[in-house]
Amino acid sequence: MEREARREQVLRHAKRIFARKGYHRTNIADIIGRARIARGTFYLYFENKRDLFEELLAQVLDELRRRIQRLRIGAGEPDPVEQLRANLRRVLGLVLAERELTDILLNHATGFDRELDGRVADFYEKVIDQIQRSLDLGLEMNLVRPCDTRVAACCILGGIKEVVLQASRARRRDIASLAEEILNFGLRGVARPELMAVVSATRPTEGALVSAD
Amino acid sequence: MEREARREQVLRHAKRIFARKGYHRTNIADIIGRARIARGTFYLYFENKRDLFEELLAQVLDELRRRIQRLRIGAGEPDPVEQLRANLRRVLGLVLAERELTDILLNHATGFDRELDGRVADFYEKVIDQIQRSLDLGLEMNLVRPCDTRVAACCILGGIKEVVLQASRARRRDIASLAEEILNFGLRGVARPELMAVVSATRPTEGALVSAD
Amino acid sequence: MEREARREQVLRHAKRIFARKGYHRTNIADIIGRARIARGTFYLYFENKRDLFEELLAQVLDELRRRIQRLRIGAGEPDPVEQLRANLRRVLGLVLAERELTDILLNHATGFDRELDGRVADFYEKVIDQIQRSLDLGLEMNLVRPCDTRVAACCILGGIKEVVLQASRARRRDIASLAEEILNFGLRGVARPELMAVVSATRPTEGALVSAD
Amino acid sequence: MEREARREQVLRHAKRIFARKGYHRTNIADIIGRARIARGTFYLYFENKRDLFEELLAQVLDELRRRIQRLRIGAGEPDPVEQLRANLRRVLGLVLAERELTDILLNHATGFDRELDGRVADFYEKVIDQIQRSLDLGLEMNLVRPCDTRVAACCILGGIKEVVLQASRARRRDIASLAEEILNFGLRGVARPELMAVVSATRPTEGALVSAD
DNA sequence: GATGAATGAGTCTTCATTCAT
DNA sequence: GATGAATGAAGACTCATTCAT
Repeated sequence: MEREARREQVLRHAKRIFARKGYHRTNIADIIGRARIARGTFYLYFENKRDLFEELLAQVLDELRRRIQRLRIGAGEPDPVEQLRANLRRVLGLVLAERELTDILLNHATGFDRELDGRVADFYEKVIDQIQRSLDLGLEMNLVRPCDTRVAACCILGGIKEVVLQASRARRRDIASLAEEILNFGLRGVARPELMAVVSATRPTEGALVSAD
Repeated sequence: MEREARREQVLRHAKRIFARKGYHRTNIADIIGRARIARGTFYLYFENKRDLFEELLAQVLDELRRRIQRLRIGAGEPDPVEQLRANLRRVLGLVLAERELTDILLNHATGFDRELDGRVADFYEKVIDQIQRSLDLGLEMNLVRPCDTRVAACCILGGIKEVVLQASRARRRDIASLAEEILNFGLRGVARPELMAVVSATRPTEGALVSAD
Repeated sequence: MEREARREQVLRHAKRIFARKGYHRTNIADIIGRARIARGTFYLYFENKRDLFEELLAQVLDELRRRIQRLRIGAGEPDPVEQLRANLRRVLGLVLAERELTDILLNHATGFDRELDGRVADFYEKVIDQIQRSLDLGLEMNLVRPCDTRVAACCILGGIKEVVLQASRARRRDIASLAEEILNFGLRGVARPELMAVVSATRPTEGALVSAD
Repeated sequence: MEREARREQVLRHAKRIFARKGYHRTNIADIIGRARIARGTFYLYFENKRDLFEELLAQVLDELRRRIQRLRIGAGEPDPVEQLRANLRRVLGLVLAERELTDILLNHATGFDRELDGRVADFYEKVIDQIQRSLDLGLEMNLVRPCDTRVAACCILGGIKEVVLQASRARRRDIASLAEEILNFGLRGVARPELMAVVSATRPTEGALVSAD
């Protein structure tokens, strides 16, 4: 476990540098300089720069996957909107707390390697798929207006990404209100208009919120 | 003009390669090989690799700026929704026609250089500003529901970016329907619900379309 | 051909260094320092250090193969002993003239790479095979005494190698006499004793010699 | 003595690896992995990698020196040919039993270090000197035909080396017959032809053999 | 004594850029 | 203007050796 701790430590430093300079402009010297380890030590813990980055990327994607929970519909389950809200808050919570991760994922996680590029693309595609399935379900349940649910799903994901990007830049930390705005925008974007009055009425109960961390 | 033509030709080749492999994985050998010019010749036309990319990026951004027209409100101006639709179609038209540009802008135009990164960020920020100003105006005119117009603007831009990204990947070319979906989603996201019935009724008149090129 | 000349030049310098320091202790810096070319230039002409060495090795082996001619037996062909003498002189001629090659082949051409090691081993094995076949023929013709021709072939090749090694060290250049001594030793080693009186009588006629270069 | 045993054990493992991969391709990790000791422990027993190899080399050379006994001529001494035969068998016995040693000595013991290279060269030179002195003596005694005894000595040593090399590769273990073939070849190579009839008659008496270990 | 994590000098290799022809 | 051979700075990676525990 000692070993894991060391790795983690290097990863933490590397994360910061990758975020600041991007993958390509970051070199091993930067990383070992910041982590205060010798060149050889780096290679004791990571196969190479790519390997390190890969792990970092996996960490973010895994954590994001963990925070994006599938909508559960049925008796005894929380209100779907509440579930969406919780997902959104959890994601914003992670991503605004760890600005480095956001930067890496939204600004730098592209253009090194067909494989890593693909891994990110896959992640987003999976998320879009998930959103789309929810929309399709909503369509069946007559909650969602008729539309190209694929495109709508893209609009939703894209919106979240851009908000995160800009909020991260502006160092906004008001997760709850950001989530609310996105939710409002997204729901209205897809919901049958006649239903929106109801939703607008539902102000989130603070007690019902899933903690964002 | 001979010189300009030569440059343009190299740019065209380079664009394709940058799109496929990204900035860092593309090397001068790739470019001159494809453009069938000698190594030294390259430097006759471009200061360096970065300069070439910068120009390419400028081209895209300029063309996009040209296609995104400020909303004109007043007597004799077309319906604002129609103007939005036209903007959207022009942008989608460019970006789906030139997949290379999309790839460069959305996948590779990030992470080399604080300056170029900044230039892209600036572009998007300007677009967001512009959207936000429109929303603010709409708010005054009581067309837009009360909301954080900054966040809403982000949602709109982000949605467009993501749709473009996914549509480009899926090789969708149905610009009109994509534009309609985005428009519908975005308008509903921000409009006062009671207005949406009206908009839904407004099917775009083909004759009203601004050509996408 | 310009290119070939440059390669050849680098090869010449590298040969000298490899001979002096061996493959492993020689680094690219040594080679480019001696050849007075830049680091990058080296890689313009050779894929890497191994590639360069491989070529050098191929040169020696090819030249040796060229100088070792198969014994031709039949009417109108020179006396077999004369042919052996000529082969031997040609080999000694090369190998004592180019001390670097000798050193590389006998002292350093081993222990880098299973493949290159194998290439040298193959060469020697082929030579042994060739000698053995000659001996087998001699056996049939009743010129060679009954013996394990494989072992005898090894003795002959080994003898030549060791003479070359020592002669090269002692900077002996008396190719003709060295060849004569080896020939005498080898022939007696395998010939039916009763035939040796005849051979001893055959002093090589200078005019009959194949030039050693 | 505990210490000596440990050393010896590491040497044994290292010998095998050096034989297989050669000096340069063998790294400390290989050795300690095989010997199942820690990295630091290695340096408790050996100054460094070179030191270990040096010792291994010294072992082989010492053992060979022990097995090559000076010819004793005089009343009460065994027949000189018998002494040669015994020497040869002892050497072949060692070298074919321990293929690793052969490989190290004939294939890898060259090309790292001027000093170690020199040590091997010295060994061979001493052997050649010794053979040459015997030949010179034989010349005086009119047993050896007039020849360049230096070259003849090289031929003899070289022959032995090559036979060992090839026999080791072919995994031949028939020491007695190999020795006989070499002996026959070598003796005929240098003996006055008229004497060879006698030698040919002398079949080795099994009882006269010196054990090969 | 034993351990194995840490070290950093040493090398190879790439590639954007220059410059003599 | 065009060429492409030459350049060398930059950076990745290895591995023998050390040293704190």
